[in-house]
Parts: sequence; structure tokens; C-alpha cells
Amino acid sequence: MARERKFTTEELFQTVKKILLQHSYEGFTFSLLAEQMDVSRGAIYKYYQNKDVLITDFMIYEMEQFLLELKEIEKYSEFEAQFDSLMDIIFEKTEIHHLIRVAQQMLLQSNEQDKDRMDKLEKLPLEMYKHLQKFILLGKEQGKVKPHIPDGLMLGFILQSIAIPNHFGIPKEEWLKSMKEMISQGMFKNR
Amino acid sequence: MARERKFTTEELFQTVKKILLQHSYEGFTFSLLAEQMDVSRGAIYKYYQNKDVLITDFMIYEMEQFLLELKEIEKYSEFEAQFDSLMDIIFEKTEIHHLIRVAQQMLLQSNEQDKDRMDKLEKLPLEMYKHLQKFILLGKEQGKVKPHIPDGLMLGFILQSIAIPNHFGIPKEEWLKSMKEMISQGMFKNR
DNA sequence: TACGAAAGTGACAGTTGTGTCACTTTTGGT
DNA sequence: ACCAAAAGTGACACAACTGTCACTTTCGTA
Repeated sequence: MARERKFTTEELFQTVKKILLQHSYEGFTFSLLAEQMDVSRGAIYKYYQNKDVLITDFMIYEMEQFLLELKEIEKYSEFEAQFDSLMDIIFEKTEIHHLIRVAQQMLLQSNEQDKDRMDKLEKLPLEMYKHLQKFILLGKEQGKVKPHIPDGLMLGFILQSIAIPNHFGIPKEEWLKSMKEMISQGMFKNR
Repeated sequence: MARERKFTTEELFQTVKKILLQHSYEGFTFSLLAEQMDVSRGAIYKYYQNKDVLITDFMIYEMEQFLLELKEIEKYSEFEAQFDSLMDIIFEKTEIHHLIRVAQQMLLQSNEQDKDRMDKLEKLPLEMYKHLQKFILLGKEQGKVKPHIPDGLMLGFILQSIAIPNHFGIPKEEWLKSMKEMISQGMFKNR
């Protein structure tokens, strides 16, 4: 019925991610994207009106993927086990954190037209937080977690932890282990 | 001897900071800068060859200012007091963290010429870490801090904490207080 | 008061990106 | 073999940014 496509949405999104991580929102161009996919710019315009629409679509897709992965922690019933697997997932998916930042930058600068899509994008990180609140709630119910610290702060700590630069090149295993301890027990010695 | 300058370096750097925080590295342009300072582009080129040189100069200045502020914690002899005042300083200076990210992005993309300046820029965050290692060392000496957790990780946690988005709008006081507790004691209840 | 140094300006040429569109290519069905 | 639909291309007009430079403005000093 028609000619075969030169690229799948999957491939497109892979390249978009790569460019966003390297160049951030303002450095992202259709020229760069087309070049890296070995396709003409015009071809991309067949599917997306401009970079804002494309990036928004990509972000929604990416976050939904990530939410699915996060759901995996629910197969554990103990809070500690959920915590452990959550940390492991986050450390396997370092990019998400940077991508969220890119999205926030985009919301600041784009001369947006599509209000609905923008709204959805704006609420994505919040959705992620809401999704993970079940996890914190479990911890509080099982009496494992301090009740007086805001959920958002605990989640923030966990999600942010991947962004801490490992300037001194500590081996990954040790880093992750110490990270888990820092989050659960803090840096102070118990008296 | 000469005509009066329309802007001081101080004013210039203020505007540079504002633009960098809003537009990040790739979105920073001399046009934007000149416009916001109500000066012609040409005037800026009198002092800086291009944006890389300007931003590098700015970053070095900004970090040196910040290091001076950090030195203030040394007026306390107790580790806990130093910790407290460090957190307060960081929360008064939220931008630094974002600016460091911008610098890192710049190092990735600029088609740099001035190798020396770039080197210096690259080492700035590390310098900050090294500077603060005295603080961690004090904590370990005074037996207040877990000895087996890498210094860089503890510092990373502290510095990164300002970047945690307060999605649920917790009041600043409570947020900071909880933050301090999270970092010092963690999120888990003591058994 | 007039001159030279430093500061500032605006126009020019060059580069890179954008969105669009007429045109070409590929493909499956008739 | 032919054709219509979908995919892809490349050229065009426009916009934004860059670096440069001849020129003008302002000011202290001789």
C-alpha cells in the first residue's frame, strides 16, 4: 500500500533521548536529529509539527515506560525489599532524572501552542511521585519509616540520588550500597 | 581618560547568571545578554571574545564567591554546628547547583580553544568537594559520622539536596528541618 | 579647546536552523 | 503493467545568532 518507513517511532525516540541528554532542550534541533537518523528533515516533519510536539510526545512515552518499570517493586510485600529494588531500578535508569529536568526547562521556554499536551507534561513528574507514594505509605504502615518527614522529601531524596556525581570514582557496587545506607540511616553515627 | 562604562562586570555577571539559569548553556546568546543589559552586542565583544570565554570567566568568579561563603562554617568548632550552618548556606544559594550543571554541559559541547581555562572550569566542582572534605573529616574525627561511607557521597547528598523539587509545596522551614534530619539520620525509624 | 584613549554602535557577511511544498520513490493491490 | 497512497527529498524563503570593523561618542588631560 505504501513505501516502507526508514525509521520506527522506537528508533526515533532512542535518538531523541540521546540528543536531549547531550544537548539539552535548546540544543535539540531537527537538523541534528535528521542527520543522526540518516533521514531528511522533511521526513520528520511528516510526523511532528515541531520540536516541542516531538519532545512532549517522547517524554510522555518515556515516563510511561518508567512507571511500568516502577510498578515491578510491588511484587515484594516487605517495605525493605521494595526499597532495595526501587534503588536498583533507579540506578539502572540514570537518564530519567536528566530528562525530567529537560522537560522542566522546556516548559519554561517553549512558545507552546498545544496547551493540553503541555499540561500533561507538567504533571508527569508529579504522577511519578504519586505513584511512589504507595511505597512510602507502606513503609509508614509497617512502622519502618519516620512518620513526620514529608513523603515528597523522601521520594525526592531517592530519585535525586542518581544525580550525585561520583567525582572520586568509587566503584559502582560500593557506591550503591553506601547510597542505600545514607538514605535509610543517614550519615550520623547512632549514639 | 575615557568614556564611562555603561555596565560593570558585576552587573554583567548578574545578567549572565539570570540567563544561564533560565536558558541553560545552549540557550545563552550575546544578543539576549546585550538586550537585557540595554547595550549593543558589539560592546560585549570588547571584553569577551565569545560566550565560552565569558561563561567560563563567570563560573570561576561565581564559584570563588561561593567557596568564600563556605569558609564561614569554619568559625564553628563543633561538627553539628558546621553541618547546620552548611545546610543554611546551601539553602540560601540554590543557584550554584544549577550553574555547575550548566558548566558541565558546556564542557561537553563547546568547541573550546582555551584549554587552560576549560581545565580550570572542569576542576572547580572538585575543588569545592575538596574544600568541604575538611568538614567531613572533622565529623569523622569527632566520631559523629559513619567512617565507612565515602566522603564524596556524603558531600554529594548535602549539595544535591537543594535540587530536590518541592512538588507538594511544603513550607520552607519544615522542608529544611526535615532535610537536615534525612541527611543526618535517614528515613528509617531506629529499632 | 583640542586630542587621544577607551567605550559604544550598527551594519555587513556568513552560518545554522525553521517550516513548507512540489516533486520523486517505493510499494501493494487490481 | 498501472496506479494511488504513503514515505522521503531537497530547495526556498525567512529568521536568529555570530564576529568584525569602521565609525561615533564621551571624557580627562595637556
